[in-house]
Amino acid sequence: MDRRTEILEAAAKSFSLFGYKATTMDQVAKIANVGKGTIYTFFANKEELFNAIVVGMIEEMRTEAEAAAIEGATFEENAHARLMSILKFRTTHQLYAKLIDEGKEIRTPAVQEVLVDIEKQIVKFIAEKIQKGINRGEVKPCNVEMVAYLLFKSYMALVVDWGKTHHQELDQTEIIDLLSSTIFKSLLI
Amino acid sequence: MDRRTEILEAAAKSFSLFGYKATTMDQVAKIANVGKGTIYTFFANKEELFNAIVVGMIEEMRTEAEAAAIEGATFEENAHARLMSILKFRTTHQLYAKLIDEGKEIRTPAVQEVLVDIEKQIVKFIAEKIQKGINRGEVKPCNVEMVAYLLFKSYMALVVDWGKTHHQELDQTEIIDLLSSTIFKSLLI
DNA sequence: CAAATGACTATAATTGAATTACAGTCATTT
DNA sequence: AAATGACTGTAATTCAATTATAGTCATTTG
Repeated sequence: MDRRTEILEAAAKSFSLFGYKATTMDQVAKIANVGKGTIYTFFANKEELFNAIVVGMIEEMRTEAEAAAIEGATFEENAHARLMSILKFRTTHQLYAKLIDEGKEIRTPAVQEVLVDIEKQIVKFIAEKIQKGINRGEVKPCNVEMVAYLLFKSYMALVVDWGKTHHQELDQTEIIDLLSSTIFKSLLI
Repeated sequence: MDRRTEILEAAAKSFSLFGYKATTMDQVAKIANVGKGTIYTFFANKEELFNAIVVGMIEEMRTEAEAAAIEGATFEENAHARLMSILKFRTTHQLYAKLIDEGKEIRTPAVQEVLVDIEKQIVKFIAEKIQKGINRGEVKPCNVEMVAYLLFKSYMALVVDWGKTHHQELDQTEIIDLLSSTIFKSLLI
């Protein structure tokens, strides 16, 4: 394995385990078995190394979301499957979970910026799928960006936020029923 | 004016101006022209005084939201008017705005708890209106609590959150159109 | 004598000086 | 030419000393 990859793997491991702030460049160098200076021949600074790791994670998330879709299923079924896959990734993936925690608790600016960017990418991903649906004639023309945003926020609200204040999570079926009869209903042709 | 009211007015003024943490009981006593001990004959501690102020504010917000509704207008029109009134209150009302800021920036626990409670009251208020709509036969029977929650979160997302990341706020008309064709459409009979 | 008061106390928050940790560099080594 | 790690300036952390403040209660007041 080349040095760049060794460094990336070491950084991913450390960021996942300790978060952004608590990861030191010395530690990454040690895990990667390279001198600290070597890291700086590949990445301008800590934040760029971090961004590279996050880009990789977003790709992973995208791949998983794509894999959640089923050939031949309806737009709604696949939209739901992909969104649930993303929300699962959000809490399951060690690095993502760590970053959410660090962003909230320690409020590391670099982490908060990255979290905003990840959400933007997710909404962009959803928007792409809606646009494809429109092109295929499965979805009505609409303000794609806005609908993607509303869809993501609605899933976040019902799947993630509800549990925080209600101490009894919503039933999957109830969520599907509600979103199916509201957003999806008006979205589909 | 009786001492209790003097204290409440002084506290409201101070909390609005400086927030919860930066308001001292000595200051409230001074503004109210009473001895500090007097405050404790009416309120067990700082937090109870604060809660009393917040209860008053919630009543104010409720009154304004009720006033935003128009006799004879449709359920949707009034729901929209009331929700927009609440969101306006959220940023316009000096105390509410201050608390949102303090909850985010200083993360005073008492303030964060109160903010959660206020949101719960708002959702409860919306739920009551939906229930009334059902009783009147204007709204389809549904999981009232869940729909109220989704409605509030959707308004928050499109009216408040969107602007934070997009630096170009959404048009009022676009928001109404989208929510009208999705949540409201499936909600109304 | 019942209500009001503010000096008082115990605890929490803040400050600032001293210490430590760390990102990034660069002269040296491989 | 690429890799390295000792080195440096700056930022973060500690911790002791100081200050601020919530809440009390013995005294005062009307």
